[in-house]
Amino acid sequence: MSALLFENVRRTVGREIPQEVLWDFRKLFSEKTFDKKTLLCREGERCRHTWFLESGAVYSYYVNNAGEKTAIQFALEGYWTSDMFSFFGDREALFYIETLEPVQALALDRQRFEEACERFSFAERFFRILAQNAHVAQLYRIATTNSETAEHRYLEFTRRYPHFLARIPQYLIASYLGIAPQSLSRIRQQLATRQARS
Amino acid sequence: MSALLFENVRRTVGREIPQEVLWDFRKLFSEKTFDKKTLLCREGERCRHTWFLESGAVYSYYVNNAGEKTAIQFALEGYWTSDMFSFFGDREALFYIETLEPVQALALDRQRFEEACERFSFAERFFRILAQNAHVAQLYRIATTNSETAEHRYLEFTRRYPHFLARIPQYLIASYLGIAPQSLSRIRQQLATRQARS
DNA sequence: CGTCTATTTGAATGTACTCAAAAGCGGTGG
DNA sequence: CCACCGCTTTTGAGTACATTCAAATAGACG
Repeated sequence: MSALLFENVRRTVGREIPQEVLWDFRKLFSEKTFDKKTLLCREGERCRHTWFLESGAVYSYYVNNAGEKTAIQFALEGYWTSDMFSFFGDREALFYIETLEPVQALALDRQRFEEACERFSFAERFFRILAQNAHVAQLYRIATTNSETAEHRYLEFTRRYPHFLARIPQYLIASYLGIAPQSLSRIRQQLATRQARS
Repeated sequence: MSALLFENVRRTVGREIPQEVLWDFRKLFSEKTFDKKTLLCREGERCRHTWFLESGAVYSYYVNNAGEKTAIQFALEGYWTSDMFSFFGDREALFYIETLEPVQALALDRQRFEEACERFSFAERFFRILAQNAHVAQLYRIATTNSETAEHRYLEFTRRYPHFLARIPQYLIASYLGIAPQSLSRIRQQLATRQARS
């Protein structure tokens, strides 16, 4: 049941943690389930939890002044999700987080988060590395969004996140890549015909 | 001399650290100076340090297949800079880092970084919070890049980073915002005439 | 089977780009 | 101190690419 979390910790921290310690760590989380199309977090409200997904899929999105949604990131089982701006800064959330499938998650509130960092030496390190990895991924995304073509970015996306393709609707992937859904459809069409000819 | 670093730590960690502990922490760094237009880090090579800037300015950029540069982030005194992908992952750097002004910096290599995290309980927390803050800032940047107009993004940039405007060339700011330098020039022109009329 | 949502396709529009050149600015050396 | 040179910013004109609007097709779900 918690094997996914334990594996996540082990791989991230890079060393073995005694099973009983992991269980004590695990006890700080509470189990939650969410239906499809449920909001875990709303822009403007406090986001009081960080979630570790045990199953299902969610995505977070930003809504601009004109009311248009932009997909920010996706998460499947084994991923973490939250509005970190709100969770860590105790401020109003910037993003919405919505389930794309029914979700089973382990929820950690801010108090338990701090408790985890104090009680377990591996926890602070674990969350530091998570944040670092996430930051690096975002930097790379910014670099490619601003300098590579939409086609290049789509191919890169399919290469890096093949498991997303099957479970994330295409119009959200288009939004994530910063293009209109029609444009992604046309890019895919071009790729398909080019593929067929060669 | 190290007051900037100490203040940075204090404010980030959110509590006082004894002065002698801060000095022991400080001893892990080595002082470096760099001329203007010096590369601290090259794409494809290992980036073996994280730098804390005591004075001067640097920017990091990405170079795509076509050889075009894209500005990724800027750093002034009081900021940290590195290619985190390379530094933490021990892989080839994705970005270049170049000085825009002569720089005085405190350099921390990977070994000392790990040592700092082991010896000082505040260090792991410090670097976790740094990474989190950086991550949140990038997420917001992605959100606005993909959904707000270039004008909106420029105004937001001037609001959030007024101290950058005086010291970062305009064509780099344009690159950072994901637009051509000519486009930024035109946006500024429009804003100026609109300002004058009202 | 029918409804709702997602994807594809078409045509017209427009925004931001590229290419090109001029003007502005700063630093260096005579 | 001024003249020159290189780099940055501005301005102009034409172009191209992604977008928008619109509608048809395809798929999912009750």
